[in-house]
Amino acid sequence: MSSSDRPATRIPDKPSLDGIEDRWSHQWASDHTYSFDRSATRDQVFAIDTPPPTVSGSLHIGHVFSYTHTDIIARYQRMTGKSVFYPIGWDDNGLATERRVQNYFGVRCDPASRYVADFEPPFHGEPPKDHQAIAVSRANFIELCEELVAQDEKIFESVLRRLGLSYDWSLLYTTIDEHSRRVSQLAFLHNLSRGEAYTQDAPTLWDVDYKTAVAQAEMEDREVAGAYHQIAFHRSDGADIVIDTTRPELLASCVALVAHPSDERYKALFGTATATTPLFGVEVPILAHHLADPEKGTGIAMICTFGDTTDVTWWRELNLPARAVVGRDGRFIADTPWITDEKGQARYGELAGRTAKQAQKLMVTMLRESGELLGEPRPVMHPVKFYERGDRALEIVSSRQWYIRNGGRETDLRAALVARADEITWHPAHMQHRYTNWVGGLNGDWLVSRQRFFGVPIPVWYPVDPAGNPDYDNPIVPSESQLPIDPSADAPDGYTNGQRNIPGGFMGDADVMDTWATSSLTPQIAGRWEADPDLFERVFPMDMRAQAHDIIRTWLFATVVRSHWEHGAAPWRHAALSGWILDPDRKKMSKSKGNVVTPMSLLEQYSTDAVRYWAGSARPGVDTAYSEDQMKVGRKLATKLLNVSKFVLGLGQPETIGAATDPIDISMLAKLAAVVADCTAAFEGFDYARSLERTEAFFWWFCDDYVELVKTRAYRIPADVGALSAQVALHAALGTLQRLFAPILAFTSEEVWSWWQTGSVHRAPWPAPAEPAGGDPELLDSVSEAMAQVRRTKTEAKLSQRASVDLLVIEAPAELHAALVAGRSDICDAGSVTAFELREGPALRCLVTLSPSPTTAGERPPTS
RNA sequence: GGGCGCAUAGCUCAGUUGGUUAGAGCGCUUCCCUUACAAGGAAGAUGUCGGGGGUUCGAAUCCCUCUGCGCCCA
Repeated sequence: MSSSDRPATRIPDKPSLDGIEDRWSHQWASDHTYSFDRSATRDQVFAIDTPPPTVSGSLHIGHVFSYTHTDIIARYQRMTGKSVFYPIGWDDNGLATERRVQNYFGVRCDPASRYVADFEPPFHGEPPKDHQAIAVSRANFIELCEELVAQDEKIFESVLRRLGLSYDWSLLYTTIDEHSRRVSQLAFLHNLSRGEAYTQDAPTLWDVDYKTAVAQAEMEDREVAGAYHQIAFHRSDGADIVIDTTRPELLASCVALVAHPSDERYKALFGTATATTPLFGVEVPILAHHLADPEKGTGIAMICTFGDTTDVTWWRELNLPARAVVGRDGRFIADTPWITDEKGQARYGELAGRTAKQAQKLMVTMLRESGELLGEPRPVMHPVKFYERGDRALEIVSSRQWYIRNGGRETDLRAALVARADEITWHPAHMQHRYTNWVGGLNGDWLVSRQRFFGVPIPVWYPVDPAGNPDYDNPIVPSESQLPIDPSADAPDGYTNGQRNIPGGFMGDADVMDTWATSSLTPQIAGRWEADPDLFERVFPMDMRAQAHDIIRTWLFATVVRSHWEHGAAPWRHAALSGWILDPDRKKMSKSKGNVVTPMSLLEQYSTDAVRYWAGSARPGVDTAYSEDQMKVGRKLATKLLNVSKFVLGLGQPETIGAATDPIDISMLAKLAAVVADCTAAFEGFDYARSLERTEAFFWWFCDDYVELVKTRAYRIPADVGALSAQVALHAALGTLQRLFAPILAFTSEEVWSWWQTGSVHRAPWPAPAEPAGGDPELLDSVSEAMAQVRRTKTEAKLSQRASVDLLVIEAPAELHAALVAGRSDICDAGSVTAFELREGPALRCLVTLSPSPTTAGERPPTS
């Protein structure tokens, strides 16, 4: 750039961070600074797969933290000349939104209700506690979902813009929009046609409150209080077999007793003997299985259909009948044909209709009365499976669901999916173990159907036979051009809606897909797979997936599964996992503890760049303490960048653009070149924090030592060769520093860049680590050390740094003399030194004679 | 019970293949209104590198073990 096309500098008198975010985010929007250039070929593109936040919640500091990390990488890549594909989406489909809609409007979805046009919900936020939710039709419910997510998404967008995330907002998608529904259904139909998706009636983890199936990945263990109950079963010879159970209420669904094959106590009974259940008199076999734990209770357990996942294994592997007693509403069902004993039927009659909790209480009473409860229940804390969003323990019910094969039931597929992870570079590397560990521990395929409403419908219908039974094994599928479809509203080709749910007609699948079944396709959704093949080819496989490490098992794994099936490839080259934000006491931040801080207030209080600095200081993947102190440091750094830029640019620009000539200046530039090389290497390894650390350390040295040292020379009027050299070096260093900081301090860098450059710093080239000819980075070390000693002498004398020095004698080894001679004039200027003398000595040591009262540094041992 | 990670100054953290006397910032103490910055600057003090054992000429770093903490899973 020649000096003629430089804009005149326009430096404010009092630079400030206030208002900087609004100014630049508007400028970036109107300049399309972050637009993806889709004419770029694949090798010039850096494509990022970003996590769409769940809009039904609120953005918290953890989002700010991890989203900033991704943005820092995006900004670096953009500066290296890449066309950065950096989309954002909103994850608005799914249960979280439904729950928020219910709570916000005071409604609930009832598919049997009729649609009401222009429906007005009873409330808009904060319905009273005693409000009974109003039943609304599925269509009305979905309308309300759409209304609320649109509202929530506006707020999200304003926060993310304020945070300075350099998305190309024209690439925005939402997981419920038409395009996403189409992609999601299309991918599902591909899975179906290739045999990767299937439907099956099987025991399913079930949340009785949400009335939906739950996938393995959404389930969690919680320690809850329970009690062991010793219950006596009876053998035909009159002897009792005592079992221990925490779920006596399931006694009616008992299908067998089981003990370990090597358990001497029960060995003789296996396969030959039977026992009858207490109260109900149902005869069940006594069987052996290695999962029975001889150490637990009495060593023999009752198998119920189904009390827990072990029951499911036993039921499957021992070929047992299903005798379910808990219905999908969590209440005991009425119909139990396997109980033939009259007394037993009467007893069961009392249980029917009750919840598990009520049934347990009643069951204990009945067992106590019959004398079949031995002793008293023994309280115990034990792990119980919950849906991660649920409040009541999961039940296992038998139901028809859709699954996508994910290796949970096939060794070869599992191995292939584990191997896919080797195609990805993990940051940090150890995160790959979590993936491998999770995939290795799967014990079933991916359940993708959910009995909910606000989601992408499973895009199939079923023929209904003349007897009125749907044929689940031969689903009717739409053509791809029809997508997206809603089988609850649309009729398949060759049918009319009048044939819905009648013999000889059809039935629409009522379920929607799991939210992960759609979000696992974010690369395909954002990259406009099938809709825009030219674009997709330029961005897929993507360069980078960014996400937090807790959803490796869900989002990351599911995305790999879909890509494996659809493209036979890993979806990205790099996976960057960010850590958690922890409380100062190192607990995970949580709402319940009341310690969640709203991001907007922090951005306002400390400035966005200060918060970005805090995020950028944390090493990739490392859990990090929430620290406003770090934000204060970031604010100080940003302010310093403003001030030093003002100072350097205020020196006046050198008339001619030459090279620095003074060895001092060349030394500084050589040091800076090493920093640039470090930062570049760090960023290539996705380690933004290391780059920041290197840049920051150099920057403070630059401000405190170098600028102080040369400023008198740079000010010299009229400018001589030395002044010009200093000015050239200062400007060069400033331009480099502003660009090194740009990925982190996005707003401040842009502000100071705008004072003297055209165009955005975020579109400027990342600095090249070109070493100036003949630069000796160590030359300045001796000079800095000498200056530090002079400053120390003044501080210890409790004098101002301006205090003048009559005589400065420097003792130093001969090899340092050249450096000190080169720095002599600058040292004298910066230290207000009148006379300067250089002597031979074993170590660098300054003897400082202050005026008017002389002092020497020789009174204490020199530090160097 | 399994997988992964963490433990370094009062606090938050660096410390890259083992290599002088272990670093930074915050905080603390002292001083300085100095013409880029007082929302600033100059300087100072502060460590059993979680405990124990081992390898090595040499260990915060490698190995073993114990303890404590966190996340994910069973």
